[in-house]
Amino acid sequence: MIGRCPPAESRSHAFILFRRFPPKAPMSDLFATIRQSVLTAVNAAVPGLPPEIAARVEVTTTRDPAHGDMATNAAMVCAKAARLPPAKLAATIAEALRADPAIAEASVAGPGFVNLRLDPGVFRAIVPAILAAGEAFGDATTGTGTRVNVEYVSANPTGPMHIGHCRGAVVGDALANLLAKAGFEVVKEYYINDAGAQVTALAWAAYWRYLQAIGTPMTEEAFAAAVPGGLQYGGDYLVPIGEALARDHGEALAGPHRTIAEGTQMWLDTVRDFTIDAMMRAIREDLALLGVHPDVYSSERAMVASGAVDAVIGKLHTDGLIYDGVLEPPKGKTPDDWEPRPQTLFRATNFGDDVDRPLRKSDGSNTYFANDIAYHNDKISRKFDILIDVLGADHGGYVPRMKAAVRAVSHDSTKFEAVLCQIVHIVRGGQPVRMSKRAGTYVALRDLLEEVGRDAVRFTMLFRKADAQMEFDLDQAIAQTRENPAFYVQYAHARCRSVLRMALETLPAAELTSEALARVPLDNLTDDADTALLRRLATWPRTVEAAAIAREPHRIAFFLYDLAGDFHMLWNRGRDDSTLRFLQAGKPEETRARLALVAATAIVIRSGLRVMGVEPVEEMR
RNA sequence: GCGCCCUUAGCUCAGGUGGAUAGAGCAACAGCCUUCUAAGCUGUGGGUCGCUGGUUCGAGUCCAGCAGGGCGCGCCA
Repeated sequence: MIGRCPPAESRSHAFILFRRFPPKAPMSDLFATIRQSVLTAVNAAVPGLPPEIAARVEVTTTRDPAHGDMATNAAMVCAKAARLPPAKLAATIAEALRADPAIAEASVAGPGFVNLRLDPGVFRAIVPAILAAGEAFGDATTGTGTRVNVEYVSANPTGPMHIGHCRGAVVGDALANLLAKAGFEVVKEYYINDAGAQVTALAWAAYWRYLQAIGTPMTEEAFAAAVPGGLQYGGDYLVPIGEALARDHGEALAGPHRTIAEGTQMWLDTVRDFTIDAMMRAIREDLALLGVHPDVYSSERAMVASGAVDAVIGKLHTDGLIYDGVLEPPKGKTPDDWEPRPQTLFRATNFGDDVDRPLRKSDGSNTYFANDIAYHNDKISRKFDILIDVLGADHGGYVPRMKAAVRAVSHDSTKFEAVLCQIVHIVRGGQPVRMSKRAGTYVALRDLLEEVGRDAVRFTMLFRKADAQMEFDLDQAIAQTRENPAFYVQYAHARCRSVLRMALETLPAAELTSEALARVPLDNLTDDADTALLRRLATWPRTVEAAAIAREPHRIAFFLYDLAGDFHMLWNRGRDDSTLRFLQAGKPEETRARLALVAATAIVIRSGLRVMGVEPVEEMR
């Protein structure tokens, strides 16, 4: 039904519909393992414990290492069902857990926590597990068997990409990667809004440049006065398109008298097609520079032409969800030109929206919403379980009606979710960098990438919650210091790789493969900094899972920042205490143990950066 | 007027869906560079989590109200 443009550049993966990571390695989440032990103990202490209560049992890290390695709320959660005071139940659970060889110590604390200290070997075992699984370590099965479509960017093809598009592009891309790592079958999709009045205005603007190119210039004012809607896209980027039109068509598009009204229909389609193609090429290039490569491009115009919109409206009509009616004006804010008007309406209120929503404009054409229903219906027909739209926060009011539409069209079989991205304010040295669409001084994505670099752009965009406003400090994004999280994390990876390279000078390569390092005894990893790093590595699988469930890729960025901090800390400890250095002259056994930890750290950093679409660099220059 | 999002250290922001004494970076203060990479490191100070109530063993987190900021509110996308 929908037109899918072939990718501009031939990339093999553009045709891979589903991204999958290798199958999950067994027993990757230490917390899940320990939680099982806790549940076993709880079920023994409280026979017949309802499953919904057991589901609330958590095993978490402790905030304070003095409390042990992990803590569980089991006794407090189950106390009521057990008809026991939390402390007493906790004591019973703790007693049972002491029998577990993985648990070195179990004690009752506070209002009924059970604090657990694990056998040190349990944490160390995370290292060979990582080395064996490689970057697949942390893959989850949360999404196994669930098909997700992530639609993002979806900019109007009316100009090059600018900073306003960037956050959604990066967040959507990373979210899709994250969901894939959590086991979902994911399609990345770009919806080309090439059907509305915007692209007609674009065609007019390109035509203006065309007239200039063939030597019939009109002033901006004269042209704006002569065309419907005025000149909406005055940016220079259309100059080459006007020139290209002139090359291809000579003066044929201008008509004998070269007036605007003359022969409009003749050239409008030609110019529009040509311009949209050129814009989409530019957008794809910009996206590629940002590291974004959608699997599927869907064209709104092709979809409309296919009759899909009328079809879906017909379907809704059959279901009794369409009627002609008159909407009330919004209370407290009646537009000046308000007049009651019968419209074709969709019963969105049947599905939780505030008001029913119009599907046709007064001129009989479809609203954007009508087209979007058809588009989402197309996605539904492609058998997704979940549709996720990554949208700008200014589309927040649009979400309930889209949710209603997806419920209606899919008969509740498909879930619709929206991830909203707030505005990004660009600042330099604390001063805002002003942007104005009218003046054409939007910060172009390409300029931003040139100045800051792809990795720093992506990392910075992901180093905040998507729905929080963000200040993007250009100086900070370029800085080669800890202030710049992209640098800080990449530097940690580069340090890992650097140590491993250097190790090759004293140890045979065969002893430094993942397989060889996975067999090394790790008993000498006893420093607090070692332990902190091991503990952090152990939380990677649950971080992935929780971030995927919450649809929050920024958690990956924060995890990596913390992990890098742990690694740098350990590195720096080697300055004061030479026995903590990774390369120990004359002590190959200890060196290999430390290198195993380093190699595991590098793998997890790489795996996290991969989700974010940031390059794990081998060295810093 | 209504709806959604937001309000956490001087600044920029986390806070894993209700857990223990609320964290990080920057800035400030005090120390530290002959070193596997000082592109820094260690330590200290810094808080009525906007305000007021409520729910319960327990609230930054959930609920209600209020104040302040952002976004949206029929034929824009």
